[in-house]
Amino acid sequence: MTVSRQNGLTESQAKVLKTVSDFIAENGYSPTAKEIAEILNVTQTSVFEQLERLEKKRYITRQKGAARTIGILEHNQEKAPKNDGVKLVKVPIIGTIAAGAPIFADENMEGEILVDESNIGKGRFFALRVRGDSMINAGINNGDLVIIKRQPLAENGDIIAAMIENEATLKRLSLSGGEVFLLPENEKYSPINVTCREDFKILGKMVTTVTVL
Amino acid sequence: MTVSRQNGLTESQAKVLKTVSDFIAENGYSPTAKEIAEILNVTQTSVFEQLERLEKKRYITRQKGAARTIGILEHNQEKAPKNDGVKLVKVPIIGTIAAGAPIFADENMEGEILVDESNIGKGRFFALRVRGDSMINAGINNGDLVIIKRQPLAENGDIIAAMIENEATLKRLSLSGGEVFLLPENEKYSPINVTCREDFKILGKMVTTVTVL
DNA sequence: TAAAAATCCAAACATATCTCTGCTTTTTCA
DNA sequence: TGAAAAAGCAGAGATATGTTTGGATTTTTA
Repeated sequence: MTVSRQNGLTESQAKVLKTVSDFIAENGYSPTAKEIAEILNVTQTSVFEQLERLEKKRYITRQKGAARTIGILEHNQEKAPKNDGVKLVKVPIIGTIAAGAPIFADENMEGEILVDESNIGKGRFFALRVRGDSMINAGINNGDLVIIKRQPLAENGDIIAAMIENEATLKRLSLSGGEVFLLPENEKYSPINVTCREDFKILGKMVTTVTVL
Repeated sequence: MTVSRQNGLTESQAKVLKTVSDFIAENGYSPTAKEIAEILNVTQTSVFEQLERLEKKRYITRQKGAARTIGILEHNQEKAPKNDGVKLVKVPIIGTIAAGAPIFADENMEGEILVDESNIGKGRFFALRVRGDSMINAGINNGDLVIIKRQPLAENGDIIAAMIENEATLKRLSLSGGEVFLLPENEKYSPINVTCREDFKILGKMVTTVTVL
């Protein structure tokens, strides 16, 4: 097979770089060589070598001997895709929120939706269909699709998808004075205090909604 | 001594949180417990306990067993200082750039300058006096002060302070196709190719200049 | 003021993680 | 086509790093 190059990188190097980049976008910290190796199904040693090459070519930085210190140097890569200014990204629709637990497996996909990347930025996304009216004051109605960026962290005021009591729910996050609340955007419902709930987990942050007619 | 609380955190907890936050702002990845311990002059174990508390109070997130995976959850902390909308930050002036190596020690400080935080954001900063005319086209003149945010990474097009041949220099960074150049902003001077220079190191990124009369 | 919580420590422990060695196979390119 | 570069592997070494244990001391709070 011919190894094609892009931006001075070989296919394999580009794959490692993209894996690192995606991982950081999703988790907020860099992957270990082993984690990259598992994702790409190669050995840790092999990844280590690729990282060395990427560092030599100045696509990344690392700290010798320190874990998870890969930093990505932004080249003038494939920014501005030049087609017609719009880059569409496929986002899988994986379930209904405020109903049972959505499952992050491809076989459970309801379908896909195309979203303009400029609306959502980089990262890994999924879409959920909203059931109920608990977020009606935020302009999110029954039947809408919400696009969620997978991330384990969110900020005060973000609308997030979260698991609680094994259910997925869409709420506004409120952090103050060490207390954590999930706020519905509808007076009919009450805030949920999740400060000390072990079963609470943030799935991601809502980045946009798509109203389906 | 009385332990005062802010935002539901004890003084000691707040100190650890701030250390983590500063570290991430400066390095782009989170510190280890040991690194925090060294900065605060306590033991690793002690820091570990503080991190547990901060996690319980949901000020941070961590991944069990994994290195450098602290993430900061932004509370509605001391944002908006409410005095008169302007928050001034002290930035040390630590030398002259394009002259000998500037030294990052307090005893070598020339002085301090106050900068509005809204102009420079969060992070750790220092200021350098510019000598020479190599960046004249970027509006940076002989004698100006440049405010540099300490960071080991920079993006294509950023104006950076960097060490090369044991000298500090201010140049525009150019990354393309695996090649790295430092570009002066003055036709009189030539780009420097630093692609394979071991002695090249980014000190930080210029965030603003202050013209001194 | 006594119990509870917070802070701190030294010393291990367990393992996550980076790095090295030596070797094979595939791809590139002069 | 033959040497060089790239990609890959298994296995081990070295250490960085999270975690546990068992305390001591101080501060907070009911």
